[in-house]
Amino acid sequence: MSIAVHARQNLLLAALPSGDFKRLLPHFSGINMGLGHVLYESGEQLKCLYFPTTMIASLLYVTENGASTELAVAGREGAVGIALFMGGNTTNSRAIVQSAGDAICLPAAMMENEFERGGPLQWLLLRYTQALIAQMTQTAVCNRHHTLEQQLCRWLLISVDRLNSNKLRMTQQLIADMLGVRREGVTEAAGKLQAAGAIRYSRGEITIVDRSALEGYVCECYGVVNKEYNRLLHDVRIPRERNMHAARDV
Amino acid sequence: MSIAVHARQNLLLAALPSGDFKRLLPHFSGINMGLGHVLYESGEQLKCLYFPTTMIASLLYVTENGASTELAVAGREGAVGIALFMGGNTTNSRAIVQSAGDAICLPAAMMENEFERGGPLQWLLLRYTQALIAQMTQTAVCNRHHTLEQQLCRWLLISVDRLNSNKLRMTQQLIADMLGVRREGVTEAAGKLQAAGAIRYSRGEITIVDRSALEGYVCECYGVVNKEYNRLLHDVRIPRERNMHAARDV
DNA sequence: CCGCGTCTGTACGCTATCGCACAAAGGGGC
DNA sequence: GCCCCTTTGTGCGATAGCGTACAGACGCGG
Repeated sequence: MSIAVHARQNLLLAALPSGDFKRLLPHFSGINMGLGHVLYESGEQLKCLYFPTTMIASLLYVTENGASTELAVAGREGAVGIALFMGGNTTNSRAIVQSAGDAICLPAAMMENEFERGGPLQWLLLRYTQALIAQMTQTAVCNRHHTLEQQLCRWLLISVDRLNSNKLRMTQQLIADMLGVRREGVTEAAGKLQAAGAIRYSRGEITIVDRSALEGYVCECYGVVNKEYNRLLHDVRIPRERNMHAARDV
Repeated sequence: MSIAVHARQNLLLAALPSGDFKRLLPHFSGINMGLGHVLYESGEQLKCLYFPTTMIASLLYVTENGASTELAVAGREGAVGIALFMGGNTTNSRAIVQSAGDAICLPAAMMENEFERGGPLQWLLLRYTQALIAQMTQTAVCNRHHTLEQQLCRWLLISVDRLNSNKLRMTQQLIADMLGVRREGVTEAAGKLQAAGAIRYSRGEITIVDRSALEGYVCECYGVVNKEYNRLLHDVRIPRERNMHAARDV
């Protein structure tokens, strides 16, 4: 697959007018990353902005005593490393690969140049950032008010939404680390969901067998975030008249 | 007090080079807002960007069943209504006045124009947004892992940091709503802090009598966010050589 | 200075989650 | 086919925070 075709699998890049896309194209490189690969570490200077195509990344915060919390998830609808264009160049969080796959990497210098043009890429990235903020704040709300089972449903739905498959490769221990809860808690909640026929899993592979059942158990947070993503990004292919034109061909 | 002097009390506006500041000045209006005043409602089109000077605002999310969660606090170090320049024009959250005082209001149209120039204001606002994201994500972490007492300490410290006084006008019920916990829980935690000699309060007025004691009880979240604010905004007065010069006089 | 509304304190049972300990079940490598 | 390591299941007691109920304390308005 050509890198151009590969890059267009990312929804933000797919929304770029062809002029902008062509200008960036020579600077793209495709990379494949396995589960657990660290995209960037807390406090580390970011080297490039990642545009996931088939992989999913998880943004995590790890406390002093080693407990972790997932802040947000990013897949092909977005980008990883927003601190690059927000001006901070680094964050407190860590980004790791939650589901193995490919991504496009755009080096920091090139990205900053393009961002400062003030054109479509800037506009897309800022909108995406607002959507990401919505996801992060909803994580805060969910952590405060909702049960482990609800949060597990949310997590599962968010994850499968970013995959083509209905199977997740993920042990309960890893899920627990993401949610910042005990592994046993996940076992229990997952057991209920399995008993209810919503999911099925065995040794690191979870299958969503009844998606609508999950949607029945999930808290409002899932829907709220989804709605916000749709509102902010549904028109990424038909952006502001002013300076953007939809263009898929390259 | 002239509006120029008033506006410079906000740290972001204070960091603007005088050329940019002068261009914006005619569009500023000062407003005074009492406790509980709603700056914007969830889903509402924002009309202007607020730059608090003496007031403090609280960003809240309210769930379907009425439970609330504070996502972040903004005072004179920042701005309220970031969705305006991020491209969404509205958010899921609500912003209310947590401590009465003044703010500068910059109408949406003018703000967008200025932002799209790509100059100092854009740069400042994006950096501030990243700091705000750090605060929001730390709220998520704190909600997950830390005790009510730690969170109360964090909340108190964050609040007094944004005031000149060591007194907060705030009932325990309101604090409970902010933190998204029971009022009784706040009573209990506050009781402990009072017994420890850290705070004193009576009927809606809390006095921080021993700040360092509070800092002893607070979780890491407070320090982490503070550090990030300092890193991202300490140099707001000595910004990028490229296009900004420090200028306080007007 | 009396009364009522607001604010704060306290008590008790309940539930979700934690922390820990250990058992059972797969599955890959030899 | 057997072994061992990873993954999942289960069963405790402990605890933080919830829901509810009610009592005391303060202070403002009449």
